[in-house]
Parts: sequence; C-alpha cells; structure tokens
Amino acid sequence: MAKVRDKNTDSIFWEWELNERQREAVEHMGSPLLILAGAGSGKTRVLTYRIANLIKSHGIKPWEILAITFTNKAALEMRDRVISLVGPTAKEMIIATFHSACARILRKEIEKLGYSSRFVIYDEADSIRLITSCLSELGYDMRQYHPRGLRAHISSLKNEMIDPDVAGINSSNPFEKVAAEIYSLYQQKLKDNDALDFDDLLLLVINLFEIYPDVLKKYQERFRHILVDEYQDTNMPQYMFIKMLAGEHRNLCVVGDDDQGIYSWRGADIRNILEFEKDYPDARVIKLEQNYRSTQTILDAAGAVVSYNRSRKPKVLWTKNPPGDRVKVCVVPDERAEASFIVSEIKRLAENHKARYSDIAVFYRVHAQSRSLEEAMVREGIPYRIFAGVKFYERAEIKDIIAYLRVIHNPRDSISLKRIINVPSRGIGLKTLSVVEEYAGRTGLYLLDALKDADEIQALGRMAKNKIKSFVELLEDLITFSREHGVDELIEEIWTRTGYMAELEAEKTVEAESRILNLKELLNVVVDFRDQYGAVTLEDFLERVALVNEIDDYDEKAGYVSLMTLHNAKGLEFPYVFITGMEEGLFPHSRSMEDSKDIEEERRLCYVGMTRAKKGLYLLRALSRSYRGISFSAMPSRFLLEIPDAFVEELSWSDERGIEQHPLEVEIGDTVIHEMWGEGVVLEVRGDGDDGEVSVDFETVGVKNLMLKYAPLKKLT
DNA sequence: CTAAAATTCCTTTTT
DNA sequence: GGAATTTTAG
Repeated sequence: MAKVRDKNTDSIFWEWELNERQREAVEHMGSPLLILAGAGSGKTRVLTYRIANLIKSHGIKPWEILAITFTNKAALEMRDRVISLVGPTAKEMIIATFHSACARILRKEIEKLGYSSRFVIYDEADSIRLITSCLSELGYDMRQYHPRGLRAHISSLKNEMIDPDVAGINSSNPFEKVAAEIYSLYQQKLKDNDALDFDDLLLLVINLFEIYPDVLKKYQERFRHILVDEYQDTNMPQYMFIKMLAGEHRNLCVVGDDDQGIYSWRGADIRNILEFEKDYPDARVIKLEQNYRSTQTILDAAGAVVSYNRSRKPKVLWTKNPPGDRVKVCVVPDERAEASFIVSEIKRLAENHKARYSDIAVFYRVHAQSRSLEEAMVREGIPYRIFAGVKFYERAEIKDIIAYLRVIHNPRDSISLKRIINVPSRGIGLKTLSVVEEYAGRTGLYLLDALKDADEIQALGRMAKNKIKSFVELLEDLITFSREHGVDELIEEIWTRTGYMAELEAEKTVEAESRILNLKELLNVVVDFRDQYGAVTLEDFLERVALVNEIDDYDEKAGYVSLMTLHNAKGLEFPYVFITGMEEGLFPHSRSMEDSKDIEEERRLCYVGMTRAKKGLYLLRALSRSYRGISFSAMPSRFLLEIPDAFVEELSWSDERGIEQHPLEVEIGDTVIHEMWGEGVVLEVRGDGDDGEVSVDFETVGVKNLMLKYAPLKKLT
C-alpha cells in the first residue's frame, strides 16, 4: 500500500515506492511529458502518484486536473487510488474516458450548437436503425447498401473528421457517393432526434471549441493539468481535443506504448504517440522498461514475438522476477478439446497451485469462440464470466426498458419511441405506424406530437386512433410520474403500467424467467450507481448506460474465471492466462492477412495478450475448428513459430479414449502434403471431408510464398 | 395484426 | 450452426 510522507518535503513519497525513472515521471514539471511505458511497468502507479504529487506538492487544485483513461473501470480505479493517496478532496478531479468527459462538457454547452441539453446518446444498434430509415427514405436497396457497412464507413469518415458536405465529393466510387448522401441525411436525423452517436461526442466538442474560443478558453483555464492514458490508441478527434485543451498551459502528460496499439481499425493513429515530440518539441520523454508483472520467460517470449514488427521503437523489457515456467503450447484436435483441456488445466491449477478462479483468464480473438468454452465451463461446473462488450445492455428486455426511459426523458427520440410503441404488443402495428410517420413527415411534427394528433389523421381507423390515444396517455402518465420519483421507482412503474412484467410472468418459460432476472439486475445497476455517486437523475443514468461497457463491471475479488476477447484484456492482468485459437486465419485473423500493417497490429494484440500473464501462460492451437457449421483445418499461428523454442514447453493432448492426436495430412491427387507452413499452396477447401473426399480450388497468390490455408482434417492412425 | 416458417447473413476487434 | 430478419399463413 502506498504511504505518503508529510508535506513540506521535496519528494512526498517513500523512495522505495518508485524506481528512478518512475520518480522522474512523477516529478517532472514545466513542459509536456511523454511516458513510454512498457507492459506491466507500473504506469498506473506513476499516473496516480503524479496526480497526487500535483495536488500535494504543487498546490494544484483537484478540479484543475483532467485525466483521461480508456475505460470507465480504469477511471474508477485510478480515482480510488488517488483518493487513498491524498484524501477525499481528490473526488473533485475529473477522471473519465474521452467519451464521458465530452458528454459532460456537452451537457453544459451543447445548446450553443442548437441541440437540446437533454440529448440522447445512440449506440451502434440505434445508429444502424437510423441509417436503415435513411436508406428507405432515399429509396436505396438495403441488399445493395448494408446499413452495418454504411455505419462503419460513416464512422470512419467522422474519425477522419470529414464533414458530410465534403464526403465523397470527388469520388468515383458509387458506394462512397451513396454513403456521403446517407451521411448527411443521417446527421440531420440525429439532430432532429436530439441524438448524438459515439463519434459526435468528440466531434461536437471540437466544433464547439472552434466556434467559441471563449468556451475553449474557459476549459483551458479549468483543466490546467491534463493526463492521458493509452495515448497510442487515440484517434484524430481525440488527439485534437487534447491538443486544444492543453494548448494554453501545456501541462500535458501522456502515457502509452507503441507496442500495444490495437485500435487502428477505429481510427487510432499510432503516429500520435510516435510524433509527440514533433508536436511538442520541448517535451520530456521518459521510458519505463522495468516490468513488475510477469516472469522473465513470459516477457522474453512476448518480446520475441513483437520484435518481428518493423515499425516500432526498439525496446527491451526486463524484470527482477524469477524466470518461471516455460510458456505452454498445446495442440488439440478441435475447439471442444481445446475447451476441455482448459477446464481440466484450470482444475489442476486450482488443486495443485492453490489458484483461485479469479486468478485465471481465457482470451480469444473473436466472440464466437466463447461458446465452446462456455459449454465446457457449464459442464464442469466452473464459475465463469464472459465479458462481452456491451452484451447486457443489448438484451432485448433491457433495451426495451431503456427505450421507455429515453422517451420519458426526451420525447423527441423517435428511434426509441418506435421501439416501444408496440412493446408489449398493443395493436399498433407497422401499418398504423407508417401512416403516422407519413403524417409526421408531411407536417414536420415530431413523431410523438403526430401521435397526439391522431384524431386529425384521416387514414387512421377508429380502432387505431383509440389505441394510439391510450398509448400517448400512458406515456404522459409515465412522464408525470418521473418528475416525482427516482429512476428505480420509475422502472418499476414502467413494468407494471405497461404490463411488460405481467406478460413475462405469464409466460412461465425458462427464457422469460431469465429476462425477469435481467430486469431485476437493471434495478440493481441503478442502486449500485446511486451508492457510488449519490442521487441519480434519469439523465445521469441514461448516460451511464450508454457509455458503460461490461469490462467496467469487472470485479477481481469474485471467484470466477474470466473469458474475454484479446481487445478486452488490455489493461488487465492475471496470474494464469490461456490464449486460444492460435491458428493462421483466426489469429492472425484472415481479414488482416493481406496487409503487413494489419498483421503487425495482430502481432501487437498477441503481445498484449501474452503480457497479461504473471506466472503461467498457455497458448492453444486446434488442428480443426468449426466455422459456420463446417470444420476446417488450420495451420499454426505464425506467432507460435516466432517464439524461440527455449521458452516453450510443448504439451501433448490425448482424448478421452487415450488416443493421441496427430497433425493433419492432406492428400491432393497423388501428392500427400504433410503438415507444413511457410511454403506450399493457398487452398480453399470445400466439403467436409467426412467421406474422405474434398474438392480443392487452387487460389494461387503469387508463386513463391504460398501456404496451406485450410485443409480437411485427416487423422493418422 | 400476430405467430410461425423461411431465409439470410454472419464473424474481427469497441467507445 | 444459429441469431436475426423477412415472408407467409392464419
């Protein structure tokens, strides 16, 4: 635990708490500071001590400090740690993610930009729905232009800070032209709904700062000291945001590691960190290379992999920790065997090494891999938890209730209104809705106001009018109710008044039962949130729900094994780590295999995963993996081959019957190709191989450097 | 209008 | 193989 020495000394910290470099990083003042912090080098400690030092030794007021972290969880953790160093006064500083910091600023200032301060934040699904409605409004074929793809495209346009009116202007690509058209309608519709998407949160703040220099000035004065964590993963708007805010006082401290940049696909630009010294020529650069987390062997193995990357700043991590065990590499027949291997190894660790379940994590490249793992955990009765992005809030029943809350908070939010208008079903179907929408479009009314006007709409039958009327009354009652009651009571009122809960209870199925539990969990979220922050307004709660992700709820004391994607693993650490699916095509993912830049990012992802482990690291590879129902054979991931043998221990695996599994062998014509990598032919294989025959398409990519991509599994005996 | 059946896409990673 | 959406039958 950290101890703080009393005031009046130059250094307020016990010297043994920090190493030389760390202390420099904590104490440096007077110019921008870049901390290149290798994995496990204690950067969180440096950041918290630095904040504490600002407050304690330099008389900086907590509210003058803005610290940006990557997740809400990291923010909360850092906050607690600073509080333990300097006391409750630290509560007044702002530690938040980019998105929540911006949301906070916008709640105060957004009216200057013509939005209401009651704006809602749309998640990806909401955006997609809105884009869908843009497509149909402009009469485009949804098969030809996928809303998902358009959303991704528009999001990257936004991340490159390209405005709708200039997007696709001199593009000959028809997709880009359509995207640009959709983009501007989408943006306008967002505004009509008083809604912002994730990207807008950043963009509008920048916009605000550009148009109103006095507002920028106000925040520059307010946030005199700015700290940014995970700087290698910032994108252009985030970079601009920081640059503007820090522009005046230049008390900027950024921390990052170019080897851990894994978000370029969402616009993160690693150059932000590599060129920090260009942006701030007087910047001080401090490297942290001593690792406190992992064994030397894990570090060497991970370092060997990442050293294959060409574009990186060379660095070598070292540690005083013991060398530890070798990295265990295990080859298994398929994903089921992979899961049961992991489960039995977890049991062994728990018994022989007194490991707790919470000491163990299993990582995978894509969410789909979690299924087989989950099945094995359930089968063997091992408590586990899957951290799946935002899954809880994506469940239909949760989104339904949230949609009610959103409409109650801001009746202009027509996307949410459309979601609940017939949930639970109250006889207002698609036809009725489209008539009302048409009326709303013609008169320029908001959807809710159009509903209130139902009597005026000729095309509506008497039945429909009555149904609409009672729905509008229901909403008005709920809005009235919300003025005098807390969020938790409001949620319960929604359940009962709408009959939502009664309907679920009447269903008496397992699914309905679990939905009821989920709804009760939502109530718990409200209560927990209140315990943490005091009184909760509807607005606070909706914002929290929009920006939170499940990793934020991660609790290290609880006794369960953690399952998550490699991306979610960033910033966490576990004594024992299993990385699954070490196969070409899966990890590195096939979609990243054409471009060496993408491969390098995959390699960094591998590095991130490996360096999460403190004591034990397992890498698993299946000979065959089923994908969309068909099973494919796969070659070992190149990352496995990049680890020198000296750091590796190969584990053999035998199935329940004790038959040892062998690598694949494929017959093509007269040629038998044994397991191989590096050379050969790229093959697309059709057929399942069950009948011993498959058809093979040769898809040659170049002549020399070819390899076997997928092949049917054939066991040797 | 609803419920069941058929069809389609999916799977990279997320604030 | 399965969720999610769209089509069809009642």
